Amino acid sequence: MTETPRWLSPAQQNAWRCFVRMQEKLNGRVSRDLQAESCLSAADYRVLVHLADAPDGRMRSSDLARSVEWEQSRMSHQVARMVKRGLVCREGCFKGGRGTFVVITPDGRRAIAEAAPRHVETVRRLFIDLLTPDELRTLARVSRRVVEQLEK
Amino acid sequence: MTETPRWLSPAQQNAWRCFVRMQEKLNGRVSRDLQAESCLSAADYRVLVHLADAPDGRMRSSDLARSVEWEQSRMSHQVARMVKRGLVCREGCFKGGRGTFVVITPDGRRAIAEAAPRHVETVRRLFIDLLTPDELRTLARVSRRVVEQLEK
DNA sequence: TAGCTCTAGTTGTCACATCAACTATCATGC
DNA sequence: GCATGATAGTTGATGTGACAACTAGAGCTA
Repeated sequence: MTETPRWLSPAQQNAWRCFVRMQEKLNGRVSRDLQAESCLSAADYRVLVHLADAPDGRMRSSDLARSVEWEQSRMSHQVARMVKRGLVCREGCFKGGRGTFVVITPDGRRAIAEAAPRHVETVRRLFIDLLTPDELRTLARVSRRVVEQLEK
Repeated sequence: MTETPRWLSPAQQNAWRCFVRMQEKLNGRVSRDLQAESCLSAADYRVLVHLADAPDGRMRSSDLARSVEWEQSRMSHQVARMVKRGLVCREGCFKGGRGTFVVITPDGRRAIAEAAPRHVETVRRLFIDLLTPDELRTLARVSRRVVEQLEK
């Protein structure tokens, strides 16, 4: 019953390994740079970007989770840590008690405003500027295709 | 003193976001599938692949760390967890005490042998088979270039 | 109003990654 | 011998992620 597995060709295997290696190194480096320059983790950055964009810098926890594509529990833990560092705060919801708002604080705004330009510069230097427009287009196209398949 | 940051063009921003999103989803899914089908995490898998390839299934801890490109401490923690589950064991080194070997156990060999075909199939289904040979070549080329830049 | 289910959100547990601190062995030079 | 430094390896603290269990309000319906 065990079918012969369709192993990858050498070229495929090589491509996959290069790709995995690149992801690991790039993510590690981008996160480390961000952390070093702004004391924000990639997760912090992401949450702050979304909050700063929202009207009044506030979003319901579940909406926030949806928009960064995380599970609620992950968001809850993350927000708890960010509250402790004063980047955001929680606010009980309007009528009744069923909702929680997450609100960016002035410190949070300052942090993201300072971090953003350097972060963009890092992404440029370590990635974007190394690719031709054509390569970038290919990458975007492939990425969309893979994501689409994953969401099926 | 604050220079105008060179923000990304819409196309660049889009490409970067698609790419990041793809990585997250793909990694998450591949790891989850691996875990579900074989009770191995991506880290376990990686360690086992390298050990199974080594003569006698044994490597010095530091060599193992080097070959999977991890820090020693990460490897040490990982090996500790794997020892607890019986996938590998540690063996004091030959003369004197300065080294430690990590050795794959029969259970470890069984686990990796069972996991590999399904894992390859997953990688194929979710990634490799979705790309044309040309796209795959581009991806490999770009990955090598980015890694090279990171290692400078 | 009691009972049910849905959704929102929190919490605990464990796996994992990183960093700094620590121990132990080896190699060298005096 | 013994100081000194380099290398190998472990450990603990902390932040982070995934998952399951739990709490609690909202809406429905009998």
